[in-house]
Amino acid sequence: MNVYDVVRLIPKGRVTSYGAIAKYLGAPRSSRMVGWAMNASHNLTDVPAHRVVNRNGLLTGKMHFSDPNEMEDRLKREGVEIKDDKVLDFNRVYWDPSIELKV
DNA sequence: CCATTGACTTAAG
DNA sequence: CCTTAAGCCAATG
Repeated sequence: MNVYDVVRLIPKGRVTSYGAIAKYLGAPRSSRMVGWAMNASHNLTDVPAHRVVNRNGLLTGKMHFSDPNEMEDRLKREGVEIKDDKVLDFNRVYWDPSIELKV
């Protein structure tokens, strides 16, 4: 199991945080590495990096997309409301793998 | 090998 | 959820 696998498992219209993924992978303190790993995920096509935001629901990585607007646009298309580069009603759309994917 | 940097998190105010 | 400070881990210079 790696970062990309978890990201791929994120349901449509839901988002999660780097820390949550890191935690699920057994490295709760390696949230930055998750983000770093995502940076390398540009080569992969089926990795919905736009569904991964920081713990505040802020679209921190939007600028790393080919087009920054694409991230929030995709999320909006999935039913996630975005305002000021942040996910509205975050606690509702938040999808924690360590809970939802719980063994 | 040491220093800097970063798609981050947590704690305290 | 806003701000500031400190911690973390890996890649890069």
